[in-house]
Parts: sequence; structure tokens; C-alpha cells
Amino acid sequence: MVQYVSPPLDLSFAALADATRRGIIDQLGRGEASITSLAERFQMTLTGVKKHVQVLERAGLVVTQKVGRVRTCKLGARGLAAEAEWIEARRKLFEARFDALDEIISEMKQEQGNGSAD
Amino acid sequence: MVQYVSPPLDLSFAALADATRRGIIDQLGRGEASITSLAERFQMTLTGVKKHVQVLERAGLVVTQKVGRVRTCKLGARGLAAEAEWIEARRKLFEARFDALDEIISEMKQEQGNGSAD
DNA sequence: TAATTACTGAACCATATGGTTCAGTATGTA
DNA sequence: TACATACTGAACCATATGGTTCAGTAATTA
Repeated sequence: MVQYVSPPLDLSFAALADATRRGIIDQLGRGEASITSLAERFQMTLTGVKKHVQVLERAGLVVTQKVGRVRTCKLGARGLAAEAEWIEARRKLFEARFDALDEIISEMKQEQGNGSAD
Repeated sequence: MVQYVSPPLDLSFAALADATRRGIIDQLGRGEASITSLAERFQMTLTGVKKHVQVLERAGLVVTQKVGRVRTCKLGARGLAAEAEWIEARRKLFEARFDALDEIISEMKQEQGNGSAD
């Protein structure tokens, strides 16, 4: 069976923690792109884009290939399965804590009634 | 209608990009905990734990409350809905790119056949 | 061959991160 | 009142991040 060992979640979550990189993912979702085209799209130097792409690559979210003088970037095959899995499993934990509406309401009060030393 | 405006994804994904913080979330999934108990559990100074908890708090993933001299931490009410939503939407993009097995195989070859200037 | 294009790498900068220690402050207990 | 507990904040440290500029190299094109 073909198995993808995803790079540790540290890398992928860190990669997703930047709006430009999330934008690059969205862009690649519409089709492959060169470093230059991404640089134009995101108003950034080639070097800047290259670094972002490298972060995405280390996280396994993007693959690149250089043909001639052009490096083409596309979404990686491993996808976001591992991240989705981690999050879904924890969502259950969160929900379990909040099956009663009371908790939510008391939290809201807490957030409103400020001036506390909290 | 009660609406939670989640702090930007930047904050929550960054918060999730650290194994200790993911561990704290798991721990709080089993019940509330004080700073001291988390520090014991994760073999870290109180100050260190406090910082991690603050990162989780800024991301809205954890709420804390100080009663007496003890600060109690628990999972935040907003949960991981926004993150799950972002990821699920992108999974479709990734899958759309890889509905053919060919692509996966060609990537695997690429990863194996190294020594290229890639 | 010369000029242009596309990328790359090193160096730099300011700021953030993940951790520590140390010196408090506030609370609870004997 | 004295001591212990639980946290807090400032200061420090090494390393990472997000960006830049500048000086290349390699591939096309004229």
C-alpha cells in the first residue's frame, strides 16, 4: 500500500499560519504557477516568494520542479489529510466540553464584564 | 444569533504549530488544569507554560480564569470550527489536482530519483 | 555573441518564538 | 504573624521568520 508519511504537524501548521502562504495554496488550487507569477500576484520579490514556497515544500504541501529556467509549483500529493484528521479528533473534545449552553454564556459574561484582574 | 468571530487563522494555526501546545489542548480535553499541573505534565517552568497558554488564549482556543491564587485553564468555546472549515475547503482543491493516480506516481518517482538539480 | 529573463544564494534587518532565571506579589495555611 | 504555594513580569538568550537588496548563474531569445 502506498503510504505518505506527512512531515510533522509542526511544519504544516506553521506553514498555514501565514496569509501569503495560504494565498499561494489557493492560487495553486487554480493551477500550477511559476515563482515569477506568484511574485506578481502577491506583490513580493522573487526571493520572498521563493522562501514561502520552500516553507510549503518542507511541509509537503507543495511540490516544485524546475524545467529550463522556470520553476513550476503545484499542490503536493499528500494534501491536508493529516491536519484535517488532527483537527477533527480535537473538535470532539471541544464539543464535549460545551454540550451545555451554560458554559458558553458564562464565558461570554466573563469576556464582557472586564476590568477584572483576570 | 450568537456569533463567535474567531481570531485570524494566523494566530490559531501558529498556536497549533507547537507540539507542547497541541499537548496542552489534549490535556484540557480531559479536564481543566492549573498552570502548575500543566508545568509538571510537560516538564517545563511555570513561566514557560504560562507563555504557551497565552498563545492559545490569544488564538481563542483556551480560556483561563484566576480564582484565588490558582489560574484554571480550559478549552475555549469557539473550538476549531474555523480551522476545520478552511482545511476542508482546501482539501477539495488538493483532491481535484490528484484525481488521477498518475500524478501521485510521477511525484513518487521524482522524490526517489534524486541527484537532480531540482 | 549579446541581451534578457528567471531564478538562486548570501547577507542583512527587525521582530517573534520558545525557553530560561530571578525577583517579586498575592493568597492560603499553621 | 510567618511560611509556603501559585502565579506573574522583566530580562535575557539562541534561533527562526518574513521580508529586503545585491550579486550572481543558467537558459532563452534576438
